[in-house]
Amino acid sequence: MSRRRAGVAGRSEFRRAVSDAEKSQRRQVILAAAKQVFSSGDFHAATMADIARAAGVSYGTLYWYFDSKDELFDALMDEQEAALRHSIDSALKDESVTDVESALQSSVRAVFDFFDADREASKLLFRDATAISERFTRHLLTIFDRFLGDLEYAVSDAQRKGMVRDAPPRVVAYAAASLIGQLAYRRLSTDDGLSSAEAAEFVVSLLLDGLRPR
Amino acid sequence: MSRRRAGVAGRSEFRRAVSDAEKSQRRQVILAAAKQVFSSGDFHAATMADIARAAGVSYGTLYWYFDSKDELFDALMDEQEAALRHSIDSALKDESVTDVESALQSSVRAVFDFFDADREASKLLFRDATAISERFTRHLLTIFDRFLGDLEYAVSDAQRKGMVRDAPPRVVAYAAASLIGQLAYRRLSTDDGLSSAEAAEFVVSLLLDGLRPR
Amino acid sequence: MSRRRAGVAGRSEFRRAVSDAEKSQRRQVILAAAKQVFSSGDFHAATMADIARAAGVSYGTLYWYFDSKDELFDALMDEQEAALRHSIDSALKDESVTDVESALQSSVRAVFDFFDADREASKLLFRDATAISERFTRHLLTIFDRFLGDLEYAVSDAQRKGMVRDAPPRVVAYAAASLIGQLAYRRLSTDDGLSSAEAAEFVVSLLLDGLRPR
Amino acid sequence: MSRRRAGVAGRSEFRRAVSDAEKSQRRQVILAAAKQVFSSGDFHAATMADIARAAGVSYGTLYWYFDSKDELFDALMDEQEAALRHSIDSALKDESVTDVESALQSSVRAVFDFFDADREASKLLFRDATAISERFTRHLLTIFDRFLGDLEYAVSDAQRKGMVRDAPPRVVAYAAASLIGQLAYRRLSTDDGLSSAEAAEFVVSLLLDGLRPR
DNA sequence: TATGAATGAGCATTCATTCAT
DNA sequence: GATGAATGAATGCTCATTCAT
Repeated sequence: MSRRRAGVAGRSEFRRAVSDAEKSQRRQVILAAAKQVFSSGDFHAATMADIARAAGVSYGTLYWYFDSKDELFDALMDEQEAALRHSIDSALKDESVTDVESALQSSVRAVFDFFDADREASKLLFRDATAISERFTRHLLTIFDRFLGDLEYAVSDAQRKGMVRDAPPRVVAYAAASLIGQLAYRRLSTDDGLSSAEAAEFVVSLLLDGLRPR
Repeated sequence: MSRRRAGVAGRSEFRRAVSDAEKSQRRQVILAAAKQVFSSGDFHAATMADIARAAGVSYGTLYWYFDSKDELFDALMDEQEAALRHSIDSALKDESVTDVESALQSSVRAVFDFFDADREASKLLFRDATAISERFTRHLLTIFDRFLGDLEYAVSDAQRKGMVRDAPPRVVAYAAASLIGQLAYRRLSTDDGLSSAEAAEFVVSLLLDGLRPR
Repeated sequence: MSRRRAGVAGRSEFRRAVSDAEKSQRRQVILAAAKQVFSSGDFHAATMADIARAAGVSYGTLYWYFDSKDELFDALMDEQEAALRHSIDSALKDESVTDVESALQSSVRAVFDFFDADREASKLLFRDATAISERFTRHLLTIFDRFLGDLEYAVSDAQRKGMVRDAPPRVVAYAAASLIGQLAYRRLSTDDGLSSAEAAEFVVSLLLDGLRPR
Repeated sequence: MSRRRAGVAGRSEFRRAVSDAEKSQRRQVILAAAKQVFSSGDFHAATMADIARAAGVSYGTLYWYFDSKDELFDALMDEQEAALRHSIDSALKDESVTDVESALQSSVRAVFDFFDADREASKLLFRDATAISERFTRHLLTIFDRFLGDLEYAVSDAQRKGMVRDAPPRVVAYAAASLIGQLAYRRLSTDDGLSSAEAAEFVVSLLLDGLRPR
């Protein structure tokens, strides 16, 4: 955000009726409205008119901030990804994270917490974007792939440390990501009676030790 | 509701311009065309005109066999589910299936084989229907739920036999279904170098014994 | 109706699976179905499929008996007109008809009775046909004009006999026809508590003596 | 419901791409075009494309001003009714109206003049709306009923004043309305050689004194 | 004769995007 | 910067009519 507003009043930018801060804020308002509209129904059902109405701006204004519906959707998705990443990163910085297993558990719990707290986000990342069009499928896959890359790296690392048995790291990472994602999604519609910590523990124990009784 | 009801019930059917076999066959042609069109893009992108063109029939003919785009899509989804079920059921009747573990492995392999052989089906069952509309999301969930129910039953059974440790059967079933489904879907876009048998073995070993080296 | 059926059985018309009488009867069945369908809703809402269904025949059969929907409608209208005419003619042959006034009264009553007894007919003649298309409007006007001609002749005659004051006969006839027709139509939706005879008497007294108290 | 509600209520209206006057004017242009198109054919024959073309606006613009074809038609009918009412009300305010008889005569003449001057209006009010659909039939009947109510009130009043003999006021009103309406309509297609004043006089004399010579 | 499957032009409506003000 | 009126291509669905069997 620019600080130019802090400068001398009456500067030469008199042609700009709205400050950068206000612009940025309005952009956020639109994104928030879009998030709400997109997440309640399918992508096609959400019209630009709906979004404008929800945001309290006119049709035309939408196009001042975003070049198209596609771009608006892309921006929204990027924002959600960043928020999820931020959640996970924060969790990993916690002092309770001491080894691979506790790191995995913290991450999974962060994912669960994130979607528990923001159901709209989950609809966007899990449901709406999945089949809307080639374009959004690709965007979603890109996001998923980035997480997958991180996980794959972590799996390889764990294998080096002897915590995970020998298996193609990418397949393992994919399996883990699927499990975590689907269960996070499931939490939204079904109440297992499990807290996010308990659910995370289950996932980790399933991944590490399987279902067979010892 | 089909238009065919327009015919006169109770009237003799001593003559018919087109035999039942021909009608049924043409219905299949339309479904096949719809499958192809729906699976290469989302529900909205697939127009009735596209489907008619792909099927080599006229626009109106579509509406002789199906009352609406929705109904056509529903019929298609039902057909795909039935085919997948048939695959799994056949696999379970194989003589090599002797216990819970081999049953699980055979089923998973059947799923992998099914989608390996029919990529369009996978797009329909995994991708397209998910975000189309409330209605189709519900249809898809119903299908998924049916498989889930079967799996849950199997899990409970395995728990009784001491093959699976104590855990909420439905959550376990959901985890297993997610894993199997997502990996089946992944096979289509990525070549792991794993045969369906090898992949199935990996899934089963992951589910039963986890990733931790013994 | 042809009498050929009365001839020797086994005649050379063996290619005709259905006798003339049966054909004629089926035609009537179709017309009756069309009458019902047309009179319950507007012309455009009534589809050929509806009529076929109501008649218990197939689409194609309709076109065996009538060349088009328009022609079917025309035939139906002609039939209704003939029936109404027949009613009036019968009434005029009654022995109670002795002069112009009693003739008028009998006619009006016949009209009222006709529509009282056949509400579907009234919908066809008064409502449905009125605005369907240029074509049907013209047909309707033709029918109305024929009645108008008869009335005009009667008015002129009455004027010659000194029963009706001097005024353009056609305008008078039109006024009378409008009054009779509209009141006949009104009887269908509103119950005045007037019998057809009483209502006819009111119309005649209004036409002849007006509303002003003597 | 109009799309205009899509705008943001409560937001300042300090600027407007198009003035209210321009909007209102364009709405009138569309209504005028619709009147012309609807009155030259039935409701179904008049397509939105026809109306757009006649109005010189694009297809979508129609929907900016009216939410549907139905709503457009309703608005048109309401406008016509208001105009006719205005005509009659003006006539009744004329100083030549001194008693019931002159009031009746002025009203009838106003009706004749109105339709003489606007043949499209007459087609809408007398013909087109009648058979379009349940919905429009109802709209038309409502309009007719309002006039009927006014007339009935006038008839009762005249009866109290001894100007009209004893008879059910509603039936009398219906008869009068029918006569006036039908003759107004007739004037459009046939030239009697009667001015609106002469025709009105005939109608009033017929209604009050009947056809029988004194 | 009768059937009903097949045809395809035609219609109301939606909605992303543009642009004059 | 902001507005909202205007645009018009695109879509699902209907239905009178034809015709092979």
